[in-house]
Amino acid sequence: MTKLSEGAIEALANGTGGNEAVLQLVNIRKIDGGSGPSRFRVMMSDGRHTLSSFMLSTQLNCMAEENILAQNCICVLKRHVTNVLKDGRRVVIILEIEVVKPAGEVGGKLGDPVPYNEAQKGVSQPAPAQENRPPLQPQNKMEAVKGFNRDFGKKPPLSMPTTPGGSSKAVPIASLNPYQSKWTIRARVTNKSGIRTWSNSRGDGKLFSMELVDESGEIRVTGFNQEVDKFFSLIEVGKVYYLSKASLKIANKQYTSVKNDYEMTLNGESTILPCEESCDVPIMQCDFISIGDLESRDKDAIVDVIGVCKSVDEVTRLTTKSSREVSKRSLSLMDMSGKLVTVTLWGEEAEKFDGSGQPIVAIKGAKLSDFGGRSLSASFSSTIMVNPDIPEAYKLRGWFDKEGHAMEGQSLTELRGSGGGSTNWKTLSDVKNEQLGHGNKADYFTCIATVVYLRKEYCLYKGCPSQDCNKKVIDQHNGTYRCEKCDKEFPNFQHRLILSANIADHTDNQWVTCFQDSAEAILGQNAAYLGQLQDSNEAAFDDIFQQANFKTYIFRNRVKEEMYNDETKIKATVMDLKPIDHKDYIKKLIVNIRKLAV
DNA sequence: CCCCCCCC
Repeated sequence: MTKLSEGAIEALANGTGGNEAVLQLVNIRKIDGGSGPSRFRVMMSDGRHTLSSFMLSTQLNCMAEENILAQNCICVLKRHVTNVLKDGRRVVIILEIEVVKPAGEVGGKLGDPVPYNEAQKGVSQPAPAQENRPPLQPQNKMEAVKGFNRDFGKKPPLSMPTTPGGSSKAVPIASLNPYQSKWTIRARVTNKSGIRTWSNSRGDGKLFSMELVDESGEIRVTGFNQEVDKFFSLIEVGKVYYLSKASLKIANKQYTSVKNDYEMTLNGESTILPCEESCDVPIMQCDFISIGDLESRDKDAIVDVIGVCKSVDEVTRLTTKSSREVSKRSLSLMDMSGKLVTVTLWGEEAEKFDGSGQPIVAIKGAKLSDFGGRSLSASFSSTIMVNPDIPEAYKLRGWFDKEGHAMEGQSLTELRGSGGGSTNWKTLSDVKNEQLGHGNKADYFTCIATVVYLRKEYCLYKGCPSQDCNKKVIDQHNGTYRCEKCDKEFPNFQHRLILSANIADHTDNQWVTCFQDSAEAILGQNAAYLGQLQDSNEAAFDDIFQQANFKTYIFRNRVKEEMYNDETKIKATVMDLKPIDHKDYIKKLIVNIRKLAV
C-alpha cells in the first residue's frame, strides 16, 4: 500500500514544499498553449488536500501524451519550481516526476482529500509541523544544498537572490515562459559566440549568442544589432550575471543541445548586470552519455560526453569543399564503458587544445557522425572543458589512474586511410563468407571491383531544391513540388541520383547503391545534365550508361542488414570510389605475395 | 531577425 505524503500539498501551496513528495494524480487536463506548445494542468492529492495549480513543464508533455501520467496514478515529485503570479497565487511547475504506481494498478482516489485553498493558509499555518509525520526533506544532497525551491517566499536562499538594487527575487531559468515579461534571472554564461553578420532576403544585421545556466536549467540567448553593441563586450564566459526582461520564443531544437523548450532574445528592455558577490550557480548542465551508448544513437544526435583523452593528433590545416581554410584536430576519448571514440575539434578549439597528460575532456553539445562507424564532431555550438571541476571528472580520473590506463579500449571509430589504421581490404566473396554487415552494426570494407551493370531505370529522382535537403519531392502536377521533410512547396526541383550498380571482382559480384556523388563519378556526368538528357535525347542518355560499364575502381562500401517485409537482406552502399593508383596497388599486391611466401 | 557544424 502506497502512502501519500500527507501535508505535502499544504507545503507546496505555501511555497515551502520540498521534493520527493508522494502524491496521487487526481486530474490532468490539456490547456491551450496558444502559439506555443500545449501545457498540462494537473490536480494532485496528498490524501488530505487536493491542489489544482500544478503545471507540467513542457519537457514532460510526453508523459501526459503517452498516458504515463494518468488519473489515479501515484507519483513522486522529484523536482519542481514555484512561480508566484501577479495576484499572489502560486503555480507549482513540475520539472521532474516519477510514476511509482501506474493508474491501472490504483483502485481510485486514496483518502478523502478536500480542496486546499488559499483561505486556509492563514488559519492552519503551524498545523503541519505539529503532526506526526516526518518533515519533507529532499533526499538528494545536491538539491538540499541548492534547494532553490524550498523556502520560497521566506528569506532569500542562496540561489534565489534579491535582484540588484531591488525588491524582487531572481527566478529560476526553468520557470521562464513567453507569457511573463517582468523577471530577473541570475545565471552563469557557459558559452559565448563571436559576432556574426548575416544577409538574406529578409534583411541583414549582426548577432551573437550565449548559453546561460542556473540550478534549474539552461537557456540560449541571442542578441541582435543594438543589443550586440550594448552587451557583447560585457559578457565573459564563466561569469555570473543578472539578466532582466527579454523575449522568450520556442527554441529550434535542430540547432542546439541546450535543454530548454524556449530561447531568449535580448530586446530594448533587457538589462544585464554582472553579479559581484560569490554564489553557487553551477558551472554547466551536462547530461553525459556513455561512449558505449553512442553506438545505438542516431546520426546527427547532439550529445554530451566525458572521457579521458587517451591520444591526440597534431593540428592540421585543411581547405573545405567551399574553399574555406580551417584547422582540425582529432582526439580519442575513453570512458568507463571501455569504449573509445574519435572526436574532431575545429578552428580555434583545435588550435588551442592541449591534450598532454591525458586530461579529462567533457564536451557539451557534440554532434554524432557515422563516419567510420561512430565519431563525434565538436562544432561551433559545443563547449569543450578540460579537467572540469565536476564529480564525473573526478570519478573518471580515479578510474583511469587505477585501472582504465591499462585497458586497451575498443574504438567505435574504425581507423582507415593511409595514416593511422589500415584499410579493411576484402574481396566480394570475403564479404559474404565473413558475413560482414550481419548483426546490428554496419561494416565498412574496401575492394577493387569493376562495374558490370548499371540499372538506368529509376536512377534519377526529383529532389528538394533547398540546400542540403535532397529529399524526394512530390510532383503535385500543378507546377509545384512538395517536400514533406521541409514541409514546403517549390516551383522547381533538382535532379538527384540513386543508382543501382552491379560490381564484380574475380571472386563474386554484388549489387550496390550509389548516391549522388558516387553515381556522378561512375557515370561521368552530373545529375542535372543527366536529367535534361533523359527527356531530350534518349540515345545519348543510354550511351552514357554504356560508356560507364566495365570500369574498375577502388570502392569503399558500407554493408548493413536491413529488413524488407520480414526478410533481412544485406544492403551495400558505396561511400566513395576512386580510380586505382596502380603504383600503390602493385605495392599492396607485392606485400600480399610476400605474406603467401612465408 | 540567426541556424555556419567543415575533413578524412
